[in-house]
Amino acid sequence: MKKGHQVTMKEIAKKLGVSVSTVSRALKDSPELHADTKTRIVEMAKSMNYQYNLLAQSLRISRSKVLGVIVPELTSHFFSSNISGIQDTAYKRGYNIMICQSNESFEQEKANVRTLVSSQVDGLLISLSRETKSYEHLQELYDREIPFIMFDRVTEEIPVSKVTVDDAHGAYLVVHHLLEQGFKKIAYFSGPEDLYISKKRKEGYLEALKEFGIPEKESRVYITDLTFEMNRKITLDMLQEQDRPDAIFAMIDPLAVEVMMILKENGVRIPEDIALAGFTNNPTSAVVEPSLTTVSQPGYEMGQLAANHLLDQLDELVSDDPQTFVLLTTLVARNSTKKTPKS
Amino acid sequence: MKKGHQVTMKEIAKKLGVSVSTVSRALKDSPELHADTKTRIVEMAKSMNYQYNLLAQSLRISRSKVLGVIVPELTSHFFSSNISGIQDTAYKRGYNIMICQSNESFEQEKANVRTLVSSQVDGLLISLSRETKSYEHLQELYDREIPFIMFDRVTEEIPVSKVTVDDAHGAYLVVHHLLEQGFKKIAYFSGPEDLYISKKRKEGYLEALKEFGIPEKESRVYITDLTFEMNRKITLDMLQEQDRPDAIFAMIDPLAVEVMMILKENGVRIPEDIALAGFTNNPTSAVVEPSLTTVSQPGYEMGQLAANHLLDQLDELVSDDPQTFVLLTTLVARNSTKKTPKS
DNA sequence: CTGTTAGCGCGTTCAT
DNA sequence: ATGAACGCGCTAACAG
Repeated sequence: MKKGHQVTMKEIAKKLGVSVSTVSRALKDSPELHADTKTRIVEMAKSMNYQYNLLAQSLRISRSKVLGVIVPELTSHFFSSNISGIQDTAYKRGYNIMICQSNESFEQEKANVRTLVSSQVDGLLISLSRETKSYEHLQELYDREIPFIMFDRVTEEIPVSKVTVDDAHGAYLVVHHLLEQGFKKIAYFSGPEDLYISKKRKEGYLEALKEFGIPEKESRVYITDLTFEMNRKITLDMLQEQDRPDAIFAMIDPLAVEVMMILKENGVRIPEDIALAGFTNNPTSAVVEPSLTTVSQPGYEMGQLAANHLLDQLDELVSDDPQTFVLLTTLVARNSTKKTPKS
Repeated sequence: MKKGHQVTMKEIAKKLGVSVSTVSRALKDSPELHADTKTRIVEMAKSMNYQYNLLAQSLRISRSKVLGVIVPELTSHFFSSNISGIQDTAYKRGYNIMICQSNESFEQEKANVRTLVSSQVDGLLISLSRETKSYEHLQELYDREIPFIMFDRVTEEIPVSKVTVDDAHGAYLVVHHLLEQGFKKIAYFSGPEDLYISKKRKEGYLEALKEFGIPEKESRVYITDLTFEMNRKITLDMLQEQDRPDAIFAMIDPLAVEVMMILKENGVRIPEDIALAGFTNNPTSAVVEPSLTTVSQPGYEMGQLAANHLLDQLDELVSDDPQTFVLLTTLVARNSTKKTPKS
């Protein structure tokens, strides 16, 4: 399909017998212009359906007014909330966003960085893939002074601003809640150990245990790669144990929901036999039976904050010193952790 | 933050004492070039961290290699699946995507179209907002020969390609299933009547009824504006009826899930007292209790198809004649519509 | 083999 | 009050 020709200032100028710069001035309402010519030009532009060419503008001023966004996946509710916050904020401040998904692949993430930089985005908002364990691509951005910040899936290796939630505290909250309800043997179902959130949430888990006098060596950590098969395996294995846990804190809601299904299949009552809690507060968690206790992460607000901070840096409203924003998480106590009278 | 300076061909040229065009030729591996100069240039480019400027390229060739995408909202699972399909496809074919959300607002949608056009996107993929009832903004795109196609939320007023699912057939499938299970008095909980999908799904509903000998005048259609309050109201009103329905087909899953909650609160057993089905197959629907019968829409595939078709048009691999693609939906029968032995 | 010229659409000089 | 010239980064056409 041949793209329909776009009217340019040049054509308007020609039609009216004026110069291009006059048209330019008229269109941006410059004061030093005869009112007549101005109206003539503006009207002609309207009648010719003239549309400003942002690309040319970008080239001229070396600023594209576009932010690049890289997320591991677009379909997770949490990331799409982030993006929604970023998009709304960027839009309000006159920016567009270009979106890539790494699909949790390191190579893809590097490629995404390249194409966004090539596209001359003014800054990037990045949430790292699960595979990302080395950071040369980010270091390069840093060295080349291309503004970017990280959100949610961050690394401390690069000194740029970050926006995260208080993972450790959130985990602490939920485990504390379990202990307070009277559960004693709390398991932590963790994702891969090298994941930032796996570590952080474990910290909170251990801290809550400690507060209730349970030493780390009595902690019960189960590791899964988050595949369905392995989730199932660790759950069933756990059920076989002699001294099995009476409560499970699963690192993320989708894991918790899978565990819930498996427990129910096996006739385990929740919370009577085993209590269960997650993290993220996905929409799903409110509607499962029993409703799932979890920790609410403000995804949309994270996106807003991240975008606003990056734009503030770009507009030099704040200094470039890296800042770390930690958003509060809140406990959402539901039925899956309700202590029943007896037991 | 001042953006770090990007190295240009000009600088490489200067440093090496050659002309810019020579650099250009070397970098795109032109054959008519002395091997030596080529290597010298390529190496210098690498050492200087040269990065190609896509923006300049775009201006030159009047093609940005960017697709614009407008969706009503980013956080719905269905739309984020669409976007995921679009993004993956575009990326594979060397395009980036710029995303806007209309937030279901007509004004916002018009504004989105403007900014994307201004940004010189090569084409647009649009899913209409709920509010959109007039189509001048699309007509203008059409008149100006800016390639675009519509997906999911489409209108037949504009002769461009469209990608939809077979709404009527999907509704037919699920209502047919209900009737086959032995339910007799099937209600249709519909969104606003002027919505395309409200109409289409009603068609399928009526067709299934007809097939089982139920005339249209005995149909039971309840209209809601999809707010929580109104959903609640129509559900409670329905429960008061003398001759109340024994099954409900809700236009979309989120509505179905809300209705499920309300029914359960009121002691109505599902499916024993009233069966319930939805449409979309959101992740949530699989995990509610009872699991929700619904119709599966291939969101990711829709995105892929839409993007591929638009790019095919842009690359002139297919003609510009508008085509309508209708993707198949499939019934996902679950427990919420299981006919119990007795009753 | 390589350099010069010109132009993509725009806006900012600097003239007039 | 308006026009001409220049440059943003890049490449195709034309010269040599």
